[in-house]
Amino acid sequence: MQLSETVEWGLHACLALAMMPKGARLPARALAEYHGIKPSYFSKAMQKLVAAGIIQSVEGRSGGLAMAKPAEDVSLLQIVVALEDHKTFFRCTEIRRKGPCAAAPKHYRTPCNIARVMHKADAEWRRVLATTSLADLRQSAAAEPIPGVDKATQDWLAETGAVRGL
Amino acid sequence: MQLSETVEWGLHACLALAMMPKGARLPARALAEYHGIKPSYFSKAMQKLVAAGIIQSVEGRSGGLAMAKPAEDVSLLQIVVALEDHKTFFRCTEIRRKGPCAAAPKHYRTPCNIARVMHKADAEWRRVLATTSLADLRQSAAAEPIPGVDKATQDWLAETGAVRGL
DNA sequence: GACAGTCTACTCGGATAGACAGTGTCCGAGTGAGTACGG
DNA sequence: CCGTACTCACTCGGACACTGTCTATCCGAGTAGACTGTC
Ligand code: FES
Ligand code: FES
Repeated sequence: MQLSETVEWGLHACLALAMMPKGARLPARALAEYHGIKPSYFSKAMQKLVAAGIIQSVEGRSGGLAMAKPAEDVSLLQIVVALEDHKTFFRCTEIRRKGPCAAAPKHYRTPCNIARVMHKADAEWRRVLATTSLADLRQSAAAEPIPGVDKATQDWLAETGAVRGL
Repeated sequence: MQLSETVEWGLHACLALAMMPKGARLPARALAEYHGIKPSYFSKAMQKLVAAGIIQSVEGRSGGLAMAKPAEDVSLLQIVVALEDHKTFFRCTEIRRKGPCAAAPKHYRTPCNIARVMHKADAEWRRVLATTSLADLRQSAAAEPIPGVDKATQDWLAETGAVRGL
C-alpha cells in the first residue's frame, strides 16, 4: 500500500516541464538538481515517462527532456501508471475457487463481491487522477504562486544555461 | 502500487467468520485450510486483525477466532488498513521546499497542489471502502449464493469438527 | 573573414549492485478437554 | 457414581530465514557545440 517515491518526482518534473515555453528542453540532470534529487535514480524515472510517450528525449550534447504532448492531454493518472510497475492495487487470486468447499468453476461466472468493491474503490481512485490534467495543475499553481520562486527559477535557469532548444 | 496478498485473505476470512453463528469460533488452521491457504503465513495476518480489535482470539486447546464486533460495525477499510503497514498510498516528501529555487519555509503554509489531488484520490478510495460494511457483503453473498457451496461448507464444518464455543 | 575537419564535453539509455519490506516457516508458552484415579 | 488431579493434544503468539521489488549507482553509445587550422 505504497506508491513509489518516484511518483512525486515525476509529477513535479512534468509540472516543471509543462511550465517551460514550447520547444524548450531541459536535461534530466538539471531537472533533478532543481528539485534537490539525486540525478542517478531520477533519470530512471524519466526513462519510464519517455517509454510511455509522455515526455520526449533528445540525446547528444545539447540534449534534454520536454513534454511530448500538450499539458491538456496529460492526466495525472497517465504519469502515475507510467511510473508504477504494478497497475492495480488489489489483486484477486480467486481464492473463492480454492479449498475443499469450492464449487465447479462453471458456477463462478460473476465476479466475487469482495473483488467488486475493491475494484470499485480502485476505479474511484483513478477517476480523480484521470480527471485532473497537467494543465489544471499548472493553472492552480499560477493562481497561488509561492512568493519569489518564479523569479528565482528564471534566474537559475538563465544562470546555469540549462535551457536548450530555443 | 500493490496491496499485500493478505488483504484478500483477511477479507474472505472475516466474511466467513461473519457468517458463523454468534459465539462460534474457528481455529486459524481450519480457516486457512478452508480457503486453501498455507496456514503459517495466514496466521500472521490474523494476528494483525486481532491487534486491531476486529477479531478476537481464544487460546488453548479449543481456542479459535471470532468476530469481535457485529458485522455492521466493521468496514472493509478497517480490515485493509489493519493488514497494511503503510497507511497511505501517496507520500509527499515536500519536494517543493528543496532545491536551489525554494522559498523560505514560511511561504509553504498551504499544501502542495499535487499532494492535494493525490490525497483527494486517496480519500475517495477510502470512502468506497469505508461505506461498505461486512454486513453489506454478507447480504450480497446471501442474495447470490454459489450453488452447493453453502451445503458443502456446513458438511465440512461438521465433518472436521472445527467449530468451537457453541 | 568564412569554412571544413576534428575534438571534446555533455546527454540519454541500459546494465549492474545494495537495501528494505513482504513472504514463508518454525517453535515455544499457554490452555482446556479428555482421562485415570480415588472416594 | 461423582469429584479431583493429571496428562496431553491443540491453540495462538512471536522469533527466525528467504525472496522479490524498490532504490541507488555506474559506465558506454551517441550527438552537437566548440575549437583549430586552412583558404
Ligand atoms: S476471490 Fe478474490 S476477492 Fe473474492
Ligand atoms: S511537494 Fe510533495 S507533492 Fe508537491
